[in-house]
Order: sequence, then C-alpha cells, then structure tokens
Amino acid sequence: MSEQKDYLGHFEEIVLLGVLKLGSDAYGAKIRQLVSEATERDISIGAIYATLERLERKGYVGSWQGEATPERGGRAKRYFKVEGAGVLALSNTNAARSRLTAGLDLGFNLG
Amino acid sequence: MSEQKDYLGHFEEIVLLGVLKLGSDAYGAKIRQLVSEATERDISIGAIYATLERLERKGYVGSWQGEATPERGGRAKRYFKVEGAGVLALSNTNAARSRLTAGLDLGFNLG
DNA sequence: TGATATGCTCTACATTATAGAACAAAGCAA
DNA sequence: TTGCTTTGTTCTATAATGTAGAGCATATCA
Repeated sequence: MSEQKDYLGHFEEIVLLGVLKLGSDAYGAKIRQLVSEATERDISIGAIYATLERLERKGYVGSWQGEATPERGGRAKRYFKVEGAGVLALSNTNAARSRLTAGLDLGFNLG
Repeated sequence: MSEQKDYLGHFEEIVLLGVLKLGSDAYGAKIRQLVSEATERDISIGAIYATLERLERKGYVGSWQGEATPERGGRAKRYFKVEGAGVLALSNTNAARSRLTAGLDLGFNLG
C-alpha cells in the first residue's frame, strides 16, 4: 500500500539544486550557467529545459512567466522554484546515499 | 583536448558505493540486499547486474570468479571491487554536488 | 539423481540525459 | 516601421541509464 520512495536522477538532482541555489533568479539561461560551472561541463540549454520539464511534471518545481517587459530586449523569462515535494525528493536521495557512505573513508569528503 | 569530466548516474553511484562498502564481500546478491536496504526499495537482481556490467565496461569496477566450491551449494560467486577510476568518478560526482549545496540550508543535512 | 539453494546471464522496455536547431519577443537604429 | 540584435524558450531526436524478471548454471544433500 505504501508508495515506494522516489529518487532523483543524477542530472535532475543537479538541476534541482541549481534552482534552489539561484532562489528568485532561477530561470533557464541562469540555471544553465550555474550548472555548467558546477559540473565543469558544457551543458546544452535543451538539457536544462527537458529536465526542468520533467521535474515540473513530477511536482518537484513550479514555474511562471516573468515580467513582460525586460530591460534590454529579449523574450520574457520563465522562472522556476523548488516545491516541497522537490525538497523531499532531495532529502530521500541524500538519505539513501548517506546510508551507503556512512563509515566509508576515501581520499575526499563523501558528504 | 582535455577530456570532459565523467559523472555517475544515480543508480550507478548507489551501486558503486555498495560495492565499496561491502569490500571483500561484494557480489551480486549481497550488493542487491545492501542497496535495497539503503534505498528502501525492492531492487531487482537484473538491475544490479546490468549496472555492474556498465560500471565494469567503463573501468570503474573489476570482477573475478570466487571459489568454485561454496559451503552450502549454489553457483560460484562473482566478486566486484571498485577501481581507482571508480573512486575518481565518485569524487567528481560528489564535487559537483557539493558546489551546489555549499551555503544551502534545508531541513536536513545535505552533505 | 532429482529436489533445493544460491547466484548469475539475457532480453526487453521505460525513463533520463543530452544536443542543437527552430522559434518568440522585445529593444533599438535609421 | 522594418529589420537586426539580444535574450530566452520550445521542439525534435537520439544515446545512455534504470529496472524487471525469466531462465540458466552449479553445488549440496537426501
């Protein structure tokens, strides 16, 4: 009867954390930039949106249109924010990993 | 020319950590048990092996046949161990995540 | 020698990851 | 008032990962 716990995919987790970190300035292009820096990889904009789309479908993030009149031209932004379910998924994902890293000692900090 | 960093998928990371944690007792069935407990999900044996197979193809784990004559009957085990490249992938994966969680404060410990 | 226990291999399919081109809309110059 | 530039999003496609479960292999022991 009880639902199985939900976990985030690798990239889903990264993107979700990015949205969280950007706070009120979380929109596609900005998220892409942050994620690219954090991963030290050249992430495509398509990868970001596809993931954001899935996260939204699952109720982990919400989105809305930004102001219709930006300063320097260009299309209006679509902002994202992490929902409670997203925080929970992040928590579950982290908990499972923690159970496995507990007591482990490698050359680097495993959280 | 420099290669892009490699990251682990969600399940790959979980399985790799399981192998690490089990040490000299890391074989399919045992890994499955540990991972099922850690994730609180009923993981199939096929999921474990398929992932282990992929990790091996990438050089993240190595495997070899165990003793041909186990105590209580049953087929010989196939043992796994994490290779240096696997530890590095684990480290990269963790580093990217850490950059995003730094400074973040949620209700739970984010590593 | 076949029932039972233990463990692995194979096949198939669903979900995620990832790229990049196409499209949309706003400001600004002339 | 049009078209170039800037900024940002949507669409389409494909590769890689996640996941299940049936079936096969092999050892012990009645």
